[in-house]
Amino acid sequence: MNDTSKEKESSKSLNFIQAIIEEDLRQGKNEKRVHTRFPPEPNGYLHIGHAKSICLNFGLAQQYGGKCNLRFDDTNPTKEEVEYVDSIKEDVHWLGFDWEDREYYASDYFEILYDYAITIINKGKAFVCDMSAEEISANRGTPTRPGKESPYRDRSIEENLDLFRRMRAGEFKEGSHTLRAKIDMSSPNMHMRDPVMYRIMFDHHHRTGDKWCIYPTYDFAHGQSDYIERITHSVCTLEFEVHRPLYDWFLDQITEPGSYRPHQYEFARLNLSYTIMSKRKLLELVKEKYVNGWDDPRMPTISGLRRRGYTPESIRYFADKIGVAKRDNVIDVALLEHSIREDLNKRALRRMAVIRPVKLVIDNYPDGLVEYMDATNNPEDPESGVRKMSFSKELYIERDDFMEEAPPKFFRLKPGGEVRLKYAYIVKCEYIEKDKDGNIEVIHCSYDPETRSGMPQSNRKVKATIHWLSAAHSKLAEIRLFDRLFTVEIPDEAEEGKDFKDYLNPDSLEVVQGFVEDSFQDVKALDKFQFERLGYFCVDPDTDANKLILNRTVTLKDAWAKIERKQS
RNA sequence: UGUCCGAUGGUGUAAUUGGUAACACGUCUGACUCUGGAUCAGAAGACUCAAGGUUCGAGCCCUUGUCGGACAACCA
Repeated sequence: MNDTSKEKESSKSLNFIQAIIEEDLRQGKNEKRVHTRFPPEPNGYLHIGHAKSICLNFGLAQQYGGKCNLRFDDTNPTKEEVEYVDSIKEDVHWLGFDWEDREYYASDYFEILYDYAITIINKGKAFVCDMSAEEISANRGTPTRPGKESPYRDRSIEENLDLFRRMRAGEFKEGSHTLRAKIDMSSPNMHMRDPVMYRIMFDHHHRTGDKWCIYPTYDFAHGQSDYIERITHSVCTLEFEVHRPLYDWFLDQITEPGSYRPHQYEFARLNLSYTIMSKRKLLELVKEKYVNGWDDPRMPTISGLRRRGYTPESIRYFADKIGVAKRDNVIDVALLEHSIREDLNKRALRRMAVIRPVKLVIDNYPDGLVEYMDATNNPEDPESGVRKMSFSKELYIERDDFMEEAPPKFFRLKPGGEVRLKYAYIVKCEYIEKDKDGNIEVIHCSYDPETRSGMPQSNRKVKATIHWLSAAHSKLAEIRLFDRLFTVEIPDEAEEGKDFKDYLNPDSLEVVQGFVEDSFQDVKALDKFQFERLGYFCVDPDTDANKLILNRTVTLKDAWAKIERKQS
């Protein structure tokens, strides 16, 4: 980083959370510690929205010399699985963040949480309720109408203690009892209407096994976990805003006034145009096979983006660009695409590939001759050097690079026209050969031997330069062309009688057989390249010795495509 | 008819004790180019939700309203 960009970095305006932290630091709060946490529930794969939160939480810790914990919020055994724990750890690491030895689980705190509950019962501020879920719900009231107090609300402390102990001991049926906080059934905030703290569930927990049959709810676990871990700034998304009074209420019960306590701050979750972010809906796409798993390159999951060819750097750059605020937002996918182009342009090696091949024969080129052309590996990186590309009489070029009846703005190959074959010769289209259905089979050209790249005569101006492959020296590859998963900007806003699945893009995946340079010998999964004039591609992990599979991450910006779009 | 939160170009985010709207993406020109890429130069685009008020001065403060979002799992 040079001086000016460093300056830019330090003078960059603060987001509202940074402003709060700096103010806290100024006032010497929390012994000037900054300690955050990323608290996923292991019930699904992480997506780009989580990446925003990860970059925020770990980024804040980094920026202020603090720490960030990874904490699994695993208080509901019915939904949580180790598979998800593993994928989450992999994804956070891949994004470039390290929680060191601070890998925590809310379930590690079950015993402490139980003791906190006892404390609150002893204060007369919690009670065991015998109502069913339906009854509790029916008595909760509505946002505008107060709820009714439970008939069990005034049990004695001794009785509550005894009942709660027996709940833990497994004496009661699932759903028959809960432990509830005694707050205020007429509170305008629904979450303060005697919320449930513990429920009975005879499920096997992915970590504690069958040790427990009562589990704390999110509200009774989260703030206390923050407290146990000595978190200073507990950053979460906006939907938890209404939970904050409850978060503070529970902490009031277990902390001394004026002593350390964590604080919750909420920011707006990320929404991306042409995609969905709800875990539930993503799970639906996976389960109902609309996509090929959580890591399908069309998914906004971290694993999907990784397989698509996104880099951690590009995602961190993206997270930085979108900012952090409290208003609802929909980020243009174009910004995500810009982020990966920005990164890969500097780093990706250039290669030639032909996705929709058509044969081009240079009639006046000697039969059997093979020349080796110098091709630059990356014009943005002088260190990257050159490679040799085999050139011969029979080539493949892109079908789109030829038009029989070309509009004036089409600069590429047309009958009687000339075009530069990159790193090779200028060729002229003499005539075309079609099959009986009128499809072009072969484009016959002549070449000018004086125009080979680097020769004195080679700087003759032609309107366009196209990419090519020597037919005899190319390698077959399966190429997967991805497009946005949905056809509308906000699939969640479905019209009457439709749901988000009605807006799935039928053309989100196109598989074609194309060719790549024969230099593709020992590539490995997720290696990234720019195919000249086409876009950025990466090697799909399904690639094996007999089959090379390439995923298109994103196209290059395409001025011609834009002109075409306007004309149609 | 409740409580809480929010409202700044097409999109997102800024504007540090009130001083006259900035940056990024996108869009559009042009230059350059053996990638219609990249790069470079430039342009258009916001009377800051509305109406009042305080003030010499308001995107920032106050009042009222409008619109949008969240909240009625023993989910997180």
